[in-house]
Amino acid sequence: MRDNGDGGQAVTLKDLAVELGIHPSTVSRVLHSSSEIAKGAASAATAERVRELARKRGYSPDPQAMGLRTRRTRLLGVIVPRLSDLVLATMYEGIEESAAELGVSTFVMNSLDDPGEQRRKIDIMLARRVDGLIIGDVHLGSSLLQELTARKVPFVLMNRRAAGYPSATCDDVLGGELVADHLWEKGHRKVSVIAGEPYASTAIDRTAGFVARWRSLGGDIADSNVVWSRFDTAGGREAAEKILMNCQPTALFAVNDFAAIGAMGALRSHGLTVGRDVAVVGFNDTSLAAELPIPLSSVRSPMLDIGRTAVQLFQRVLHGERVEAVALKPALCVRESSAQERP
Amino acid sequence: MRDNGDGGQAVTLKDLAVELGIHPSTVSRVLHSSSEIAKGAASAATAERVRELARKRGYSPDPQAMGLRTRRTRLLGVIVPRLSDLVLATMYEGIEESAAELGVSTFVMNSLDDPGEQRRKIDIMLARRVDGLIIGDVHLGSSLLQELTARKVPFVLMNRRAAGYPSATCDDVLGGELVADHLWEKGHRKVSVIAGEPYASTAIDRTAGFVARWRSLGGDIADSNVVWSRFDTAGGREAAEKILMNCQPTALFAVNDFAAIGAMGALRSHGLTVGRDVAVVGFNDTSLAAELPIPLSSVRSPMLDIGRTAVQLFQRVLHGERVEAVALKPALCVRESSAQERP
DNA sequence: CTGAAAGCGCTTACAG
DNA sequence: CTGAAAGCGCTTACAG
Repeated sequence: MRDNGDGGQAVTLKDLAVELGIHPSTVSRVLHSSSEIAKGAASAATAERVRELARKRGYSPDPQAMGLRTRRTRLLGVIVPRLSDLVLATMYEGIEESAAELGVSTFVMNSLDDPGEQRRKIDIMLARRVDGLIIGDVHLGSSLLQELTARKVPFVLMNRRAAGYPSATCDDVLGGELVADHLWEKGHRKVSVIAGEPYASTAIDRTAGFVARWRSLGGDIADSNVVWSRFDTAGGREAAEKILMNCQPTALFAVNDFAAIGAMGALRSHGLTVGRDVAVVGFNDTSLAAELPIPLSSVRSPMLDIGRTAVQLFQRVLHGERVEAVALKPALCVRESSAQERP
Repeated sequence: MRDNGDGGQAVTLKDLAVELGIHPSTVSRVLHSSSEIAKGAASAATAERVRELARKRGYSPDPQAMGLRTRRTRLLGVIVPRLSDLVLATMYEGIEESAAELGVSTFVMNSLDDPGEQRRKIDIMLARRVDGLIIGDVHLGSSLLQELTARKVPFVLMNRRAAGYPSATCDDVLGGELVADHLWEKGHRKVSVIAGEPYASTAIDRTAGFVARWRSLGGDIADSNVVWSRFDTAGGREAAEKILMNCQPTALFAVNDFAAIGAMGALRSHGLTVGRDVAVVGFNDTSLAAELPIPLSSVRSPMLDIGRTAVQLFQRVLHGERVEAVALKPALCVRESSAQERP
């Protein structure tokens, strides 16, 4: 931990100036001229003395004052459905890492996927004067993004995308296709999808990718075999129950690992053995998937990279660049829950 | 979302003053006098006009400017091992909720339980001029807390405690005792503990509570039956392997649900059925425990409340009060993994 | 009851 | 190359 000399007040620009017998503005200029060469800011000698003392005193500029002057806070607001969702927490780790490298600090808030809460949290962040937002919980068809654009708030989307806006996501369509290919190859012909929340692009794209590929392979899948659900374990369980009431598929694709785990529980309750009687594939490859009693096949999405990418994109948006949507490639991890060949 | 009139600059105190034809300081005074009565700040009439216009224009004070003037940022730094740990993420939800009510914004950062990273993240937060810290990753025997005290940085501990410092934690000793009582009653006599990281008070207290109670019940437990481990699934698996090489206990207490899940995997690999051959109990009752194929018994710790309490304690520390350690009561949830009576 | 001034810690044209 | 001034948006004694 850096010690700034005494245990109390931080040292200011003026303190340094006084000690050096020069004007504060000179100190400021030096500290801002890029590293070694103090081009035009001060003489090489002065610059050296300033930097030396700043280091010695552990000077760190007051962000409040800087922000007030420059109207840039280097604060970034991040809004997610909830941080206790492993997927979002991991993306946030990527954000934190990238932002820290840029000297940007991040606020995260949970919206619980509630539209009112989304607006409330965004208001709090704007009241804090963040330079912009990373939005991880956008709902399809919401007018929120248009409003933000009208208010000239810089932002990028993460995790979920929306047409026409910059975003960092997993290539969810591709993810769904990978699962379709895999199950088809294993010989499955009767499949169902636990599709997630219909307001989330992740759910829609994964499902659409799967269904389209399945049909192009010559497979058959009725709309009634696609069941929308919550993303959590309980949601997955309920969806699986609903599916089992209609028919008994040989394979289940859940667009989220937690939903998949819930589905596994339901199958077990029906006396079915996952991997033998029914194959199950999840999505995200959260750290748990591989560690379950019956290890879960899952599409690995590059969560950390999605977070990092969101920060990079945001910087470009802030600089006024035109930024498009970035979709990072996923990969399928096959495990016991779906490894078995269908006779 | 509140709209502040135009899509660009926020409205300032001066804007309001100009529009009302009064001095900015009067506006400021009114806006600070507690709600209805503007005692001494301005006439009732003026106060009313000010508040009315402030509302109409969607005025929100600039926190940068306020912070600069008052030397209080209403920013709170939170440091956790990692947010992708469900336990810490949930505590953070409690923090966010309580802090928002107080108009305080929070930064969270991950230290990954690395001492160097802890200091680095704390430095970043102090450079941001947070009013203080909530520390969720304190290591026993670290000198960090003494240094922070010397620097007069207000802070409270959360999740893990340290003697002599204010903290909000689960009553981990009690949690361990509850497990000992439960396993003893079920007729177990040969037990092992997957104890977690020895630098974390959570691990130490849960283990100590269990062992002390076990012995006071007349039970026998050798030190070699207490295996320290990482908190994650892989750590639990390794610890269980180590235990099974020595002996075969009839029950396993893991101080963390993830470690418990890893242990369940190891037992399964050895052909043992959890709940029938070996009982397993975890800690924290994360949302997964109840949803596992074999539902996991676990000590429910009040994670949300721990987060909320940490914020309350912090406020009191900030006001200069003397604050002690608060330990919230846990409760044991018995499930299939340990429900069976030992013959 | 209200105004006027000073100042929090910084940056940034503008002179010289 | 360096100084001096103005100002970002607020608060807070101090007058009157």
